[in-house]
Amino acid sequence: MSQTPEQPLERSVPTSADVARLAGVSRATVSYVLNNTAAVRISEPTRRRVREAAEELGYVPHAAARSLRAGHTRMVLLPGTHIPVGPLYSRFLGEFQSALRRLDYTVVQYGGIGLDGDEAARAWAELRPVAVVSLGEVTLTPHGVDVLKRSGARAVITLGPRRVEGAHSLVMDQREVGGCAVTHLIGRGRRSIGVVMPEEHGLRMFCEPRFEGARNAAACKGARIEPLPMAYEVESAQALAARWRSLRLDAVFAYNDEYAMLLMRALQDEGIDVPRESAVVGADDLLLGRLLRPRLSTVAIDLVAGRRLAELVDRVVRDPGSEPEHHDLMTARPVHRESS
Amino acid sequence: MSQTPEQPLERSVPTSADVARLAGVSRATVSYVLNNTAAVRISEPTRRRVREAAEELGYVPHAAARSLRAGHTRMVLLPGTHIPVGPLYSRFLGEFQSALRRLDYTVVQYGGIGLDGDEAARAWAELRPVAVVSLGEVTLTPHGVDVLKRSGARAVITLGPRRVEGAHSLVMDQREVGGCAVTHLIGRGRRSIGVVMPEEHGLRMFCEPRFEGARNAAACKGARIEPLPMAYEVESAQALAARWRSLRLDAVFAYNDEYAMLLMRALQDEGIDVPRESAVVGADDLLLGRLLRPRLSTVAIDLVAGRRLAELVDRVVRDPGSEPEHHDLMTARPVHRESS
DNA sequence: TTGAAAGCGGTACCAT
DNA sequence: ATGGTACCGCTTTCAA
Repeated sequence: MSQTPEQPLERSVPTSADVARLAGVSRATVSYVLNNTAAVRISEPTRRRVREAAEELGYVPHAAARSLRAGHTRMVLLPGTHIPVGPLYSRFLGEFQSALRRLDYTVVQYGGIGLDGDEAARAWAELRPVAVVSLGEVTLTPHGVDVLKRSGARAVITLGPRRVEGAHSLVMDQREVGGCAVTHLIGRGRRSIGVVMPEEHGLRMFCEPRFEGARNAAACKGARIEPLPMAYEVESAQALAARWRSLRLDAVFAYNDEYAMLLMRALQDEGIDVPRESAVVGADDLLLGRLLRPRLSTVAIDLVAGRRLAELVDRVVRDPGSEPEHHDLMTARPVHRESS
Repeated sequence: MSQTPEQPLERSVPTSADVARLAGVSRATVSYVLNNTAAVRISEPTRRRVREAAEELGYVPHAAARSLRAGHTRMVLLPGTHIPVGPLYSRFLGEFQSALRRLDYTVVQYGGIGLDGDEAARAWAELRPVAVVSLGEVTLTPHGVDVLKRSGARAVITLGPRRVEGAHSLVMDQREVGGCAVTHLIGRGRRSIGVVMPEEHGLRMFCEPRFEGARNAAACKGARIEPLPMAYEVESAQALAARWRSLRLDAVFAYNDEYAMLLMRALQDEGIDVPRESAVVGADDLLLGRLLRPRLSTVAIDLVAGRRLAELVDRVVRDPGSEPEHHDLMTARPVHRESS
């Protein structure tokens, strides 16, 4: 029932010149009116004519042309984060983006999957963002940072396991998580501690530092650490549980709560008493962990508020000369329940 | 220990003109060399000089200038999806994006939070994307679709609960999920069925259609349906469980597996036998549901492959004249375990 | 093989 | 109060 007459397929997109023509004014006037330029007075009748013309043509300004002319953008680039990293991190990211928008930035996620660090940096630089906040999916090198800065980025901020030369680094040290879990277990009298290493590819960035932290903490206190490869599948957990007693472990840090729940169920099915025979600790403090019996001990992770990170971005954009800062983004804290 | 001399803060970004100057050639030549333009022969020594000059200056082309000149982009806009919608949907999204990149599109996520449908469409149109794939966070109106098309978008595709006039709509009908769950419960002999309605704000888009589907299915078969508001918190589930017997329900569809796990635990703690006294069904077929006792019945959701959606985008971009299509994106299928 | 120049769509300075 | 116009960075036709 659509009445729309078939329109010529390549109807060209209206420009400010079209609006000017239709309103019978110059392009300059169109620009003044549509941007409410304060420095210039335009009569009310003219304003109306311009606005009506724009409306009628369905005029939408061309962002690329505008920023080309302006010589800068308000774009904050978030190299795409598509790691499924749990509700905590999602909430943080959401907060961060809203806060940036309130500060009048345009947030754009642009993935760099399949590119190495420096290629990705180049691709990002082509967009001339005013700031780049790299969340660690692609590792930025000092050279990459330099490329971005030379292309006009006033703030380059990395969130990741370690500092990056030249950038403001928000250190999110996953080692703390592993350290925290193992310290807790040792405090509960455990001495032979397994550490689950997820076999899923995308998790390496998280699980390796967690393991390293666990190893370091154990080394301090003379405990034994055993890496335990395991996939997020029932069968994999069962296979691990089946050889559990031969491993002679009295505790396990299971990478996170989901792996912990999976492994704990498999251990129980194998007749292994948790926590008596083996303690289990997860991480992330998921709600679901509290529903298990025994209730799952975990490592709670507190992230800085997204708003604070947005403010840092804004401050650095306004004053790029300020010394790079290196904050801790994250703190870890053991939560003792019943499984340890 | 950084040797970098303090550089002038506003060192201007190198342009192709700078490269040309340094290499002693014209800007045209620079363009030819750096783009490997086939239609023109440039001598090898010249090529080398140009490349070296570009390298030395850290030249990165300006994407906005390029697309302004070209008159079009290869940008596919994904209005930002930051609803934490579970691993299924994340995987689908990841697949989709990689597939688009393989087809040589630039995928950009650009949020429209806090804008209404038409404002958002305008904001997106400013970027002149060649395609927009709206994943339903912001509801596109027919007018919004028109704005996008008039600004040059060759494909406008919506994924959501219903078709949108003028766009290619991939219908992802959450009603199926509710219908599937309730039909399953009725088939198991249940007649008074509660439907959990999450109180979390961002979930309304999903839970309302699921409820509607449940209601319709129940109406067909003469079963009773009761909406049950509940937050994703232990206390909320406990409160609901405490008044459970007064509700006189013999089954509950708990929105998804997470809410189901939460509620099932609360019911059990209240001494209510699952499934004898009340059956419980979730949705999403999470791995964790299989670990509970009784094992959680659920509704498995199959999404179309991301690659297929990417191919649709590409096809529509190449031939925008083709009739809008309206596919089903999703199918739901009951998985009977022990809780129902 | 290379260069000169036009033009993409806006913005803002300088005239009028 | 408005118009003319130069310019942002890049590509591409045409001429040399």
